[in-house]
Amino acid sequence: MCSCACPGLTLKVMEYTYDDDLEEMCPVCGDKVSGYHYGLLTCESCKGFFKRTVQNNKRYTCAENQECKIDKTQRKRCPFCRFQKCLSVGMRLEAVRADRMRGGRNKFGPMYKRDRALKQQKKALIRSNGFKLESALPLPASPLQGDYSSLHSLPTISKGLLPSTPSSITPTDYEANLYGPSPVGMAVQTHVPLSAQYQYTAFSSRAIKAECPDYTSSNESLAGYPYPDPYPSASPQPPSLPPLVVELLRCDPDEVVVQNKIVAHLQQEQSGRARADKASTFSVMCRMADQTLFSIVEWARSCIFFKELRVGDQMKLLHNCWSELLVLDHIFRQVQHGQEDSILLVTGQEVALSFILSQAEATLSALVQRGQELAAKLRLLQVDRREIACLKFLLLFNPNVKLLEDQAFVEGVQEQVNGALLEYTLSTYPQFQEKFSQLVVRLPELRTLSTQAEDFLCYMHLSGEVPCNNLLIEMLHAKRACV
DNA sequence: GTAGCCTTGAAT
DNA sequence: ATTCAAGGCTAC
Repeated sequence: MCSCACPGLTLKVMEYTYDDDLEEMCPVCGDKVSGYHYGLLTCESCKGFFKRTVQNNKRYTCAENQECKIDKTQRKRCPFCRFQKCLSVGMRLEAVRADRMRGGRNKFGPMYKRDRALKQQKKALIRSNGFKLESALPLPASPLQGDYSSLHSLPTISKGLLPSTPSSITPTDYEANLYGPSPVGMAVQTHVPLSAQYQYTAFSSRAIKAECPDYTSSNESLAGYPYPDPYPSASPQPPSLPPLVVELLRCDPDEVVVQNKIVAHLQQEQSGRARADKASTFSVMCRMADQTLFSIVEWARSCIFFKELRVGDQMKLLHNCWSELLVLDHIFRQVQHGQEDSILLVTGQEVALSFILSQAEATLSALVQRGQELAAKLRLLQVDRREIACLKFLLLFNPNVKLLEDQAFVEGVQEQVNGALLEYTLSTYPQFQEKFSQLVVRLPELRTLSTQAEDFLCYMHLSGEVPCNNLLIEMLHAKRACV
């Protein structure tokens, strides 16, 4: 039985989820918000940009790696990435009117109203709850807004992590209840922010679709409404992302937020330690992996599809794939890092590969090297974050996991995500037809690697080298007990 | 092409 | 009558 002991997991992970705080900032570029536009609060310029792009059926390409940072000063530089970001933060194509009718209201009206109400509640909550925050918070860029990719800006390579790290980790969970029942406890079900986008209800073949606008009364609306493919030339924009891909991407937490959180946690652990008592490098790595695992579990729990599952199934799926997700996380970080001769840690620290290989014992060195090889392959494939988002779901929703209550659902998700990934790769990289299969064949390699890593961890654990109270170990036991 | 300001008009 | 998110206009 697998209903085994995972008390740490069940409790700790439920504590809170990230959330945006009161934003005055455009989620796309950080400029000042001018109102609700196309589904959410954005600035005037991104509103205009989104409108022009959709109305004129614009096609952009990215000169870089489709990961350009979009902020107020640089937003003009790469329209491709800007538009991607518009979509990924939730701007709605359907809100751009095909008939160009002016004025009036659309069906998003009530949604905006609800959102406003929620924001009010949130403010009230903070006012009543938050004295300790107000004084203590240097207010870092808020989690959701904080930009995408200033990954390399954090800690430098110093022994103890910096003292000056902006504490973007609020010790509270005041934001937790904003959009629904409190996440404390098992039954978290609703988290329906503005982005309650799509209705993935049934999994019958084509469950995923953009919702149809219901401009029922207006007669002009017959013109060309249902958006996806407005004008004669059907093919949408920067190869329009499959909605599911957009949705999966939206589940990804901001890297910087995760990084800050982990850094802060490790710092705290460190400071709680007697100063003579120096932790071994290996145990620091374990703690780091442990914290990463926490954020992965947290990610999963807030993910579309996953949160629909019963907790029992959630556990089974996570027990099955935690190490794979951890390894993938590590590997994709190396892909983005782009340096073959060093490793980028989740904390933002960079460690020379030669140093690791000289310090670590043979097994670990081999693992690290295999990780580097896999990273190199993925780099060669130019895997992007959307594809990684899909791969994570493919790992998580593994239909081979036994004794699931809702096997069919898991299979359905697997199938849908596979389809979305295929569609995405074909439309975004039409010159590279085999990209999908090239990506998917990496999964077994990844699994092998993660199994080896688990074995190694198990071995280290038995030798007493792994810190206790470790989620890694909990997962390890759970998995071995189940399978 | 961008972005600030203007006009429009259904919903309230 | 008022609101406010859509589209339009236009100097840059």
